[in-house]
Amino acid sequence: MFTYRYPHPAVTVDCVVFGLDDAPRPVPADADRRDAAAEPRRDPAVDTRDLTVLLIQRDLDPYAGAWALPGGFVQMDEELEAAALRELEEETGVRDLYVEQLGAFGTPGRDPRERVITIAYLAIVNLFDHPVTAATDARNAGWFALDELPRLAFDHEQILEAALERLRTNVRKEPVVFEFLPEKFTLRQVQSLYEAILGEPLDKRNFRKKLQATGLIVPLDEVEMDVAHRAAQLHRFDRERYEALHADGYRWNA
Amino acid sequence: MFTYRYPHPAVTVDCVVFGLDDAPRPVPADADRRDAAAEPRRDPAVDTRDLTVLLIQRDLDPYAGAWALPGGFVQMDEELEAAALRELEEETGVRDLYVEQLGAFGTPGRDPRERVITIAYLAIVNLFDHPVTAATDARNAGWFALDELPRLAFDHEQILEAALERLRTNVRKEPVVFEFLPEKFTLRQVQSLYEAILGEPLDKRNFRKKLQATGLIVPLDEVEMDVAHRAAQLHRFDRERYEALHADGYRWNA
DNA sequence: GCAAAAGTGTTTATGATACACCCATGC
DNA sequence: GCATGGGTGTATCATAAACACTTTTGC
Repeated sequence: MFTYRYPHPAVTVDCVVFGLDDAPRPVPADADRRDAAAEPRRDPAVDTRDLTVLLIQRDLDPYAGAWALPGGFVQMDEELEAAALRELEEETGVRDLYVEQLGAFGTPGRDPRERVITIAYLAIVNLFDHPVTAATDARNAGWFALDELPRLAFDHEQILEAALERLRTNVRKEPVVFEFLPEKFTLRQVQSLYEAILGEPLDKRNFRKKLQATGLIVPLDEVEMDVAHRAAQLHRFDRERYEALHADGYRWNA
Repeated sequence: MFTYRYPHPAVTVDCVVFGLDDAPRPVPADADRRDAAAEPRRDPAVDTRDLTVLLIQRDLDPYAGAWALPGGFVQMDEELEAAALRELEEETGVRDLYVEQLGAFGTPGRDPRERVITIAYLAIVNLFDHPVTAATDARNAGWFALDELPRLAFDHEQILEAALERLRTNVRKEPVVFEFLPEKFTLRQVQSLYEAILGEPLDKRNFRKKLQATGLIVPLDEVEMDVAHRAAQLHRFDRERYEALHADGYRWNA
């Protein structure tokens, strides 16, 4: 037991982990599909690969059975960010990812047990180079597309909303998209990802022009494979050069 | 005494309060003035009114006598932001200000007493409409120009640095400058403030053109008074209109 | 009359947008 | 041969940047 002269809140960390699912997702047991008649088809011009979020299913009360952001209590001797990474790996097996702090959420009553203040992190995992489906205990962790989210425990819907908003602003001023993508990617993959994050279609020629104008997207002598059409040129992001320019005040802008 | 099954960190809030001092500040007892010979004069083209930060002098250990950001412990039943505002008013008398959350700082050892995680807030106080010198206990609170800061307690220098960086990015995409200024202001005041925050000179004509192009800066039928030169037109910021536009996706951009 | 800051337009350069067709490949 | 996505350039428009002189006022 630990005693203090004044009351102390509990402190947790929670991670909003975004990923890009490339493989077709299994169709969920659609609990509440909104009027399928009114919206019968997805726009075929937009790539159907979706932004997804990693959730875990709680097995303890409160909210037993509900889906929630991965997270847990901060230990007394660890950095906040380290706590977030530790909890994430413990609960989902996911590691090696981009993280940034999102903010603190601490409204009294957000956890029915006691006063809990959580520090939320925004994370991005590269599902191409570090596939996690194997490491993840499939029974209680899962990837959900943003338009097929279940109800979440605690105030996690609010946190997720804030993370998404942050992701949208970040994507315009930092090259975070490459955190989602494999080392070798096609320009179309980049564009689809921007469109998925921003939720709006972009002009193909202008987009490619702008990307190439940065000088940071270097074409490789390779093309994609196993596609039923003309294969696209592969590119890589010149991270070293970006870091150097960034240190000199260069700003990514897309 | 309060007892828990697991150890709990303490949680505090700290405020980085920015202000714009209009009146000439008293010259500080310059402890470590860096080579006054090399930099003998301030650039006369840049307005000397300075961005300042509100600090308190600690009278308890740790860091007794050192200057620190105003802040304190979060109570168990209050919102984080409410705690920040409460502590700020208790310690400095300052109220009625703009606040936004900056982030959580929780490196183990940042407080020598126990594990303390602090949620930092960025605040801006309008020293024209709400002068605080009277309310502030002058013995242990004071305003410091950014280039004349004392050493700060804990990791508060780091927090202040983060706040300043945040202020600089905010000022470009939200009309926060008007939080500093009186209800009626001159365009030159706005420009000087931008220059003070961004640390770079701006072109007068382009700046005014851009401000006026927003349609949110409305000229009044009044001019400033008691100046030893031609009096400038006063303006006000049309906040209502800004809020309405903002809700429709309009972005401030300066 | 002079010092000090207010006020005012035009030109140029740069970046953003809009837009449509042919090409390569797998089936 | 056809379906599918890959790849390419130009003209227009809007925004940003550079730049210097006259006006008003207090002293």
